[in-house]
Amino acid sequence: MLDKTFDPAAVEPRLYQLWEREGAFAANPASAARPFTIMIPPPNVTGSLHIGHALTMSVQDTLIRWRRMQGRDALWQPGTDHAGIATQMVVERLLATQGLDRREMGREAFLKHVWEWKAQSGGSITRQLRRLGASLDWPRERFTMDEGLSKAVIQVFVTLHREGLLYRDRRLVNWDPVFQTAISDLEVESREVKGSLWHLRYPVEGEPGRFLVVATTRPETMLGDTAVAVHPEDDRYKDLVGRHVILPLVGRRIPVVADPYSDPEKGTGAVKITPAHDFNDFEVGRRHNLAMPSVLDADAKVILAEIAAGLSADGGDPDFVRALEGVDRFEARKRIVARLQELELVEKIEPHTHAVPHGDRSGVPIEPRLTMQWYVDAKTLAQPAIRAVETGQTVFVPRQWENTFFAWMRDIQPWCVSRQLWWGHQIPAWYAPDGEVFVAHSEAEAAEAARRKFGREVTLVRDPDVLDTWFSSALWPFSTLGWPEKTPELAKYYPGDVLVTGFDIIFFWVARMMMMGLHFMQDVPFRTVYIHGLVRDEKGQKMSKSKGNVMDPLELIDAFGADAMRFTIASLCGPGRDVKLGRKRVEDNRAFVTKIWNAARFLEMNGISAPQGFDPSKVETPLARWILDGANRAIAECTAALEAYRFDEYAAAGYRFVWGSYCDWFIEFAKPVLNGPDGAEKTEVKGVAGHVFGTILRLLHPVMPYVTEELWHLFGFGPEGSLIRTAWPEAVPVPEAEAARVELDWVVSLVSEVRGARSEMNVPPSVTVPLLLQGASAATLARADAWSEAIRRLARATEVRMLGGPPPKGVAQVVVGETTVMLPLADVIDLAAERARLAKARGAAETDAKKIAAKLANPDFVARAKEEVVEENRERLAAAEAEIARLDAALARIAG
RNA sequence: GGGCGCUUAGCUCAGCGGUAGAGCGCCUGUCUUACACACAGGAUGUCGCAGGUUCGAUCCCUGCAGCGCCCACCA
Repeated sequence: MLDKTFDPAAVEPRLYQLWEREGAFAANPASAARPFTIMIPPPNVTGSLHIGHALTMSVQDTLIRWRRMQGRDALWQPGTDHAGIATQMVVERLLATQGLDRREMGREAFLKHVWEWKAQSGGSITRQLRRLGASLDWPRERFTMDEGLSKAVIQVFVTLHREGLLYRDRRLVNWDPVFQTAISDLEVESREVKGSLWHLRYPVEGEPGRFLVVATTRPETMLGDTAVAVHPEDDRYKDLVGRHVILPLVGRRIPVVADPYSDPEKGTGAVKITPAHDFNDFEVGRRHNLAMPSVLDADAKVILAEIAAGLSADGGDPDFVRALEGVDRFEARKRIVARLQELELVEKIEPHTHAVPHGDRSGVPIEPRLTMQWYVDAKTLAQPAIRAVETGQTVFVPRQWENTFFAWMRDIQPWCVSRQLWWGHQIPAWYAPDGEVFVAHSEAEAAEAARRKFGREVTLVRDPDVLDTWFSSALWPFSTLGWPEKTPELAKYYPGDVLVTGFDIIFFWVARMMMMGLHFMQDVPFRTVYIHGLVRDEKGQKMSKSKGNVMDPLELIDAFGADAMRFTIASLCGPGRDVKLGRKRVEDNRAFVTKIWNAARFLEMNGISAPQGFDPSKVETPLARWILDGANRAIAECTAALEAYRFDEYAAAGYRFVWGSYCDWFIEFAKPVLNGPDGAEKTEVKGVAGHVFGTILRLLHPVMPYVTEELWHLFGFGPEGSLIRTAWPEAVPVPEAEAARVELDWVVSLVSEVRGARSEMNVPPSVTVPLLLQGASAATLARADAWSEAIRRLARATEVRMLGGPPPKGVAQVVVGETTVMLPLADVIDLAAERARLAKARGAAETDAKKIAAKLANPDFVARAKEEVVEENRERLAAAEAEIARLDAALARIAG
């Protein structure tokens, strides 16, 4: 006997182990089956499973299980990402608690710590993925820094370099002063900051008492100013162009240049130019051949080396400036402003709110810094990727995300890929003492190249920098399959079928996989990109620790089971929508899991299990035909929904069929048969009950793997194998399905109408009365007779028969099709209430009829609307009018 | 500043050219031998606003408003 309720905590680990033991998740490159590939977006090794993972992984698992059941050779490729900055940060913090500092211990020792840490806690995310039920092909698990993937990274780096698509350049980068590394544009986020706009007076050379006033939000960078720019058309400053001003404090002469970058509307229209600390100024500096002295170091502290020579007491204050050496940028700002105020060189200070770029991980303002870095020529690599989406080789779902993709790709900037970190793929570049660079697969290869170049042995030093984490992630779709080796996996599983991810990493990851995949594999990395929303709380707010609204998927699984959580996620996963997840919803959906469980208990109680030799195409009872027809439709709906990535519709279709058809009606209709005598009918009903239950388990397995697999085994389905490897259901031809549908639909409406009338009349369930049919056709009478037992049970009737003679006094009446059904309830009901009820029904029918009649009275409608629409309206009008007539008759009977 | 999306029942959302739907919540009954994580019944909407196209608009077009997001922006 099945337990009273399903116990996920006991069942889930057992089944997961069973699947793993059976090798149920394994792809088979040797099989002839058509592949279906999903590459997991590799979670950070530092990570633990959060609700966003639960969403994306549930979706992927649903897809992979479904396709696997369809007979595809499904590969869901697992793995994790080394996550450069994030991991280094975590380990550094850990070491700090032990009083250790990476700089003191050195690179090698630090990396040893990171690897140790990874060995200890790196597996937690993969253990947590198992709890979700994720059917990943674990033996194929990869790590972005394992040997094979590192080889791929070097191969790509060297190749791109040889092709001129990867190069070193000295230009401004986004510098994160906390992590002391360059970061890419994507790792920078704008934050609104309330600051000030300082208007500074720069004395005009040779014209004592005249000042050129510049407005700035960053007075501390003035030390590095090498010009002031004004707009060529700006009459206010025309006479100053070509002349010089004296940079206060520093005492350096700097030119006034005319440059269209200067906006007369902004600030004072004159803008100080600090080429080494501002992206726009850098461009201006290039155009005017300006010097580009850096005045802030890697810590964002003042450094004077590059301007020391220009310090002058004539118009400057060298002692003050020298004292700034090593001072933090914000402290320097305060001091410089204070000093300029003393010198009466501050015209005014306005409050000013503006967007300031911050490091997305460090949270501090980034500092544009002039450094030598490695860049990928993204512009060139982007072109084939853009074309691939334009031509539909890769399709985004929902489609609108293609616009986002195009917008970014068409304006893509060089990708800075070097990072001044230790944890990551060290750049395969070696420098000779003269600075000559040798990019090679190995030190030996670099040394060989150097020997050829110099004609002798030279000492090479490897570039200490590592690559952006996304550089290796970009290769994920092929590096995990063994590239650059020509493996059977690579041949079979590339390109992948679908990539599932959130819109937040379209740029970071999707775009870059497209670029690298097309360049190195000459084909897109995936045919479809399914973009889902973000998980938010039930009020639609982003989940965050500070708001305290974070939901822990593992806690939800503990509380309600993985199936309930997965089903909830699927049901909320509509197109282009964020997923607003509340704890209550998961709890509600646990009821659905329980509903399935209880249906199973009912079957068990009636001795129903997996039917042997049951042939759905040969059933004879209308009940069997009807439920099989319903199952066919559910199969079609679920399949279509999954094909369209409509997880919400898939969940809804499954729910509707199980709860609304199988449980609410089929089981109820089956009860009289099951309680009745043994025979052909009973055998068939038991058979179809078991058969359709099996269909339900198969249909729901992709989203609710555990409860379905458990019941599959308990009911003896598929003795040869687990549900996970069972075929996805397909529609079977059902004989005379239409007739069965008409018949059962009639019974359902009869029962519903009678229940409605009884309920509205407040007839207690304990009161049972005969149902007297008036005006029933022969077919209806036959149905009433055939289904009398079910009708009696469901509509609380003593009998169902033709009204013989005049109607009794005090009846409640309902109209079902051509028949008026009378319930003799003289003692129980209030006649006035019954009259009101009938009048209301008549009113509804009349409103309906009037609307349709008006439409049909419009000659334009009849002339221009489609023929079948007109015809349909005529039929509806006739039906409404007939119903009004019957209700009128019913009212007349009561009046009399 | 540029772009995208959303606005439908109290809540969360489907629908997107021809009778406004679901789940939850609410109200009324019921422990009816699978299930109270349940059963039965009921109420609830000028489908954001204003125009237009159409025989017909929640659905298509235009404008407006509100909300959300992405990109750009340190004068």
